[in-house]
Amino acid sequence: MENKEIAQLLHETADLMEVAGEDGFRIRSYRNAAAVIASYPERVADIVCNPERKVTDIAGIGKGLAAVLAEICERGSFDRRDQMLAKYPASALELLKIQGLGPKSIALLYEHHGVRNVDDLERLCQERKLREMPRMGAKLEEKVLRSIEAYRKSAGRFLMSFGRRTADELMAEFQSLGGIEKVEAAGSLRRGRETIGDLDLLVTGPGAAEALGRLVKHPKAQEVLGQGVNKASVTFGLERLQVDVRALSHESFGAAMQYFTGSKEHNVALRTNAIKQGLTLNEYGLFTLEGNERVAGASEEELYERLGYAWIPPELRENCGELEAAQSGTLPRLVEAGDIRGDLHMHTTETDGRATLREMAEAAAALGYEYIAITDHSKALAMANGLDERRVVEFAGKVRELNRGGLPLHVFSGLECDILRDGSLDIAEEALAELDLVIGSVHSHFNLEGQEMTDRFLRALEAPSLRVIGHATGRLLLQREGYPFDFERVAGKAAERGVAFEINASPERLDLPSHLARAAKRKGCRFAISTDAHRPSHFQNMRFGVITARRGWLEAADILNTRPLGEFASGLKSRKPA
DNA sequence: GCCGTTTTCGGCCCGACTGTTTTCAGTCG
Repeated sequence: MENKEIAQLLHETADLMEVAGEDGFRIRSYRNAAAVIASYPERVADIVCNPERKVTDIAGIGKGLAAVLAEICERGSFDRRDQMLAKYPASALELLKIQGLGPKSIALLYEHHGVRNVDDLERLCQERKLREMPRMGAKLEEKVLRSIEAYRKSAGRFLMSFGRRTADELMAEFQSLGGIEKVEAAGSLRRGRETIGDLDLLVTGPGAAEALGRLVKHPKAQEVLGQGVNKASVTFGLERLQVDVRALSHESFGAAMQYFTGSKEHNVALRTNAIKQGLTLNEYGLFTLEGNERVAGASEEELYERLGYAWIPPELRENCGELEAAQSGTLPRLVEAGDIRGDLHMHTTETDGRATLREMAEAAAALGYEYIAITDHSKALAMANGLDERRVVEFAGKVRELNRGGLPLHVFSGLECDILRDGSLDIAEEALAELDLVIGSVHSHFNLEGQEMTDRFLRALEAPSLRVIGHATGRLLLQREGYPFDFERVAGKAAERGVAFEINASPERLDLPSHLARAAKRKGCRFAISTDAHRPSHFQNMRFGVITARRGWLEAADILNTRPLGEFASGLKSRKPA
């Protein structure tokens, strides 16, 4: 039993215990243990089985959970989980993902109406019976129906970060087989879409056929959907991500990469254009219509070139102007990971981060950054122990002190300051003025009407110290849509005020979305790509932010944290006046 | 459930909002 599987059992049981109304602290212990085990460097099952080791040495595992772990390793489940599953169906767990319903309501709906899953819940709402329940009404009913729709839309999709991890894992295994010339991910992962539906891997070389065999026999392969000479397809891992692997000949690798990278719209436009030139394009190559003679196919570059285009970065292949730009030689020179010189949004143990100021600074320095901004939460986020005015001023002092300590990079003092309901900032201007970089973020009152939310941003943009708008749309991928507001107006004012938009690189946010980044650039806005790291390992998410920026057609010059330290620092001081 | 106790029981994050109620339970972050 792998750590991840154990963690999932504990999580699922904790959820059921919550529905059953059990003690919250006990539930928290289960969740905590699940998190600890999921990220534990050793196989916990091995420790459980080893009489010379004590599983209780792991922080968060005591006597009770040690017994649970032993039972899990022995028979794949445990007593309390079985009890819970006897009481509530496992399908009830998906109900917890519906916004507006918590464990109490789910238990009530199950007991009174036998609601076992999302379909049952939807029916109940449509029959207008939810509103008859105590403390529930028409508004909740509408909210639940909206949430069900969003939930359905996200079903079967996965975060880009998850796709990337799975792809890297499989690609490394295929490489180790030997006889593999190339193995690459195509599809929406290569285009950098924020979520993916499946994973397409393309392999070439004499060992390609063996890669197909490796996939279908993989211990994490749940179900083999198909297996032929050129293609194998499985559902992979507990998450059941569909993975397709295709074995290809050397001379058609480029054509296949192009074909399977898509997007469909981009490919249709490209093929239509090929026909106009007397050529036909498919996954095996580019051929003449007359005579079916191969003219290109081994590389994407020669393929695009033969059709009269510059090679188009995958992130742009959405048929949104990239073909025209590639024809006229006006493609942007997209920002690259190597252009990034600093990270401008992160948290420390001052609030809800897991590492100290110094630990974060040293970890960032190890990545080669020239500078970072530490931007902990403000006091409105009480649950994160946010900073009030006094602590903000103290914090600025701490950072000045830290910079005197011979660090190999510069630390800017910052704050992720809440934008309150009325658009005012959570911290008084005199305190903010002590800081180098103030990010304004919305963390509350997500359900305002569009007009009110727009006004809220417009007022926030008046604040003299504000430099960056954090995760502007508030979306959480596969969980929550962003709140509505007039982005064009807000972007216009941000450009006018010299306030940048953050591209939050956290894989569950990727906010701004790329299409809004592109719109904001047209308005003259600048950007900051930041990880919102809560621990050093989160710095690795920068790549996802860069990909999102690339999908928004952004170049290094559009992005503040590609600037050398001196230029960046003077930019902070000399923001355009109102 | 776990943890840390000046050691075996008490603390563990809790304030704000919402939709409902007629004084507040449940949800959220």
